[in-house]
Amino acid sequence: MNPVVFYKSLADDTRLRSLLLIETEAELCVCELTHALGEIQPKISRHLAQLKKNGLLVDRRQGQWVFYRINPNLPKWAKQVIKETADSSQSFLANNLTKLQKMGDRPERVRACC
Amino acid sequence: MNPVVFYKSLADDTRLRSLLLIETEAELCVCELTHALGEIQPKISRHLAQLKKNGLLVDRRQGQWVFYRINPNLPKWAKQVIKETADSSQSFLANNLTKLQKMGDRPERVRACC
DNA sequence: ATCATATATACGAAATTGCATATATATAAA
DNA sequence: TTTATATATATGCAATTTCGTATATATGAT
Repeated sequence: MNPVVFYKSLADDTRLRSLLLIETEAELCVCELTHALGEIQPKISRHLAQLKKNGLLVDRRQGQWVFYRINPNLPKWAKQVIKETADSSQSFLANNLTKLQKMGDRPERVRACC
Repeated sequence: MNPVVFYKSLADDTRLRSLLLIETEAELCVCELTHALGEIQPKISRHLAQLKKNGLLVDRRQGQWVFYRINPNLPKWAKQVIKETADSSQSFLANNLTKLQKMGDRPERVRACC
């Protein structure tokens, strides 16, 4: 993981909030992030695609939904940077987390296997 | 420290290398960074000014030289992110550190006080 | 005072990034 | 098969960022 590519990925409000919310919630789908951030869907999808292309996220499809989570194969330093930032950014994320909790009809998670 | 401002500061090759070299070496002046990165002086100065304006660096003048170091008042998470990245980026910085070591006539540090 | 070295900044041009809109694709339900 | 929901992507434009050059400022030496 090239550190410039990594930090360019975090250098945008929409991308950073999405990444930190995913870190906090383990897994989120596009519609949940759209709701939590109050942004239109193509904007969220575009930024998630960039985070995936740059190796920070992986996705899985479950029916109509696509769930994103942190790439488990990220180097340790990158994982720690994300975790450290998320742990210290609860005020930065407060509004987004509130909107997420108030969201109705969130899709149910089904385990990937077994 | 707004995390978006913080990560925008790291999202450029020149700025990230400068910051990580300063973290590694404790303190560096503009001419040392210019040498280590092989970039022209106005480019280095411009990026250091941005890192200072955004709160990541502080500077002190010593005669003709200006030395930059990590802002000691950064929040803990930001300091840890910088340290974690520097500790894991020695291959990313290898060429720059080599050039720095080969540089002749580096200015002597004088302690700030006492 | 003059000159040399180190650093900072202003400026317009070039490159990159982000955006909204429109549209395409994929899945599920009827 | 038609319709609805969720997501992805293409496109042209707007905004932001970065750059090289020129120049200004600050310090020290002569």
